[in-house]
Amino acid sequence: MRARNNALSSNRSAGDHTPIYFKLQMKIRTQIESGKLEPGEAILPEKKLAEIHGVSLGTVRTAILNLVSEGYLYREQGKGTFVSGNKIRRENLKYYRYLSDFGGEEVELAIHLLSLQTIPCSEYIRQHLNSKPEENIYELKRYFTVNKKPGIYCVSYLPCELFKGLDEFPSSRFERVTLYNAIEESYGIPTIFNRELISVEQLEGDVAKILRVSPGTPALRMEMMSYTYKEKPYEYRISLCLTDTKKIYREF
Amino acid sequence: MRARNNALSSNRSAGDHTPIYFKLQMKIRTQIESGKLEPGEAILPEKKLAEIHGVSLGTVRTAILNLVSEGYLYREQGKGTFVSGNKIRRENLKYYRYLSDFGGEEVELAIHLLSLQTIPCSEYIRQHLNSKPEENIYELKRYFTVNKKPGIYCVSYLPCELFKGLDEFPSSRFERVTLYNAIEESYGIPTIFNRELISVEQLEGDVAKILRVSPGTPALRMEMMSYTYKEKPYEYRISLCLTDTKKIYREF
DNA sequence: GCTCATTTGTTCGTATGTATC
DNA sequence: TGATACATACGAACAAATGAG
Repeated sequence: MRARNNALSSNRSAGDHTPIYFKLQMKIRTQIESGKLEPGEAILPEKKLAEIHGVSLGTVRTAILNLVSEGYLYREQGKGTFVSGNKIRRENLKYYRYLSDFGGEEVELAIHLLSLQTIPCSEYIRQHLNSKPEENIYELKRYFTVNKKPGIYCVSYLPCELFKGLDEFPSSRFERVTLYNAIEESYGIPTIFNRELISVEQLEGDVAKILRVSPGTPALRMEMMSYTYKEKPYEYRISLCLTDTKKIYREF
Repeated sequence: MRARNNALSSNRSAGDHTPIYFKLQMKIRTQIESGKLEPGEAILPEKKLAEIHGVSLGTVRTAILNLVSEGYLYREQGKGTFVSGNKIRRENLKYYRYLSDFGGEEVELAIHLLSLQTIPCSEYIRQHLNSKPEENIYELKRYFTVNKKPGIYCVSYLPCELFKGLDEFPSSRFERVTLYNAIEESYGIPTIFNRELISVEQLEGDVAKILRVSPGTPALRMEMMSYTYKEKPYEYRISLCLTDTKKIYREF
């Protein structure tokens, strides 16, 4: 005999018309978001979930398949169903690239660390990151070389509470992998969506020096907010890009 | 007795391990792409499809649900399953907007037609639109005012064969609706995906005059390719945007 | 290399609920 | 009110991939 009238299938008669598969879906999603289920970890097999919750295999399947299409899970036949990290999600998400034209050649991008420090952040940045006044912020400055020549200057703001110990990483780490990979590997924070503002800015002072152009050179300015579960912002980034030879490419 | 061993379920024994739902999915997709099924039109109900193809309801359901998540179809309970036009697809797709900051106020955008003519197009544009030398191209020039002030200059290239009679539209039409809406309403061409290149350009000549800035003013240059079914390009567009007060906003 | 248990993938069938016209 | 169509849920069977022994 299987268990009936449990948390998922109860209340159906009492006017609760939420589908069972949806309740299960949300239950698993919450476990992932709370960190109870970690990226890479296998969830219970369909059969077990069906037994435990006292529902049919098909219902479990619907819940899981929905979470797969939302990017929370991925499945491998014969192996199991696993919690997605960024790597999986990112297959759907379109990266930026740096090209000279549609279908142009790929360039060699290299990352260079300029500085990483904890700062008492401004009200403006605090508002963007939705953080409290007493919370500190990491300020990460980097620049990217494009075919050995400086092309992008980039400042990221990250809440300290989300990225504890980020400043203890060896600096080489920031130059070997993208920030997204570092964030995924070390903190398991997946990117759900981004918002961006694009404009044109004339470079001045240090930025112009680092990118080796004369002051007043116009550049592409991209402000980007990255959000994880529950619309929580985890990064505010400002990138300044030279686009005289290469352009920013994206698909969507 | 239902029909068995038909086009979909045959060949299973002969080493064809393509799932039945996938064959049906492709069959419907082809009908949409070929125009046999038009946007807005209802497809046959699940039950009929199951009968006709001699498969179970669940199999039909899988095929349809996949096409829904791919954007080809949308469903309405109690009404039916319909072929998507742009409007439906676009609910998922993120539009560009023009804002002063994240969460800033919406602006008033107005479209103004500058010219629409058939041109013997250059090799460069022909390559982008994947068109043959003998095919003509429409060149559509417009500019957008942002809160009454000129902000965006925009040139679109569209293959004449895809948009027959575009030049016979009243010019007011191009000023009332977006190009996407006009294209959808009149030609039923859905946008599957876009590619873009972003860079910075200094405005000169006519463009500077139309946007009422002095020559040499830096502006955002966005080149965009729009593709419909089977990766067929249907528009190549170059937009030049002033971003001194407002910025280009997008979610993804 | 083979067998076997496990797990997901596909397909079938059926029943009932809910929305639309 | 009834007919139609999609939505949810159940159960069952077999196929295909994986990994352990």
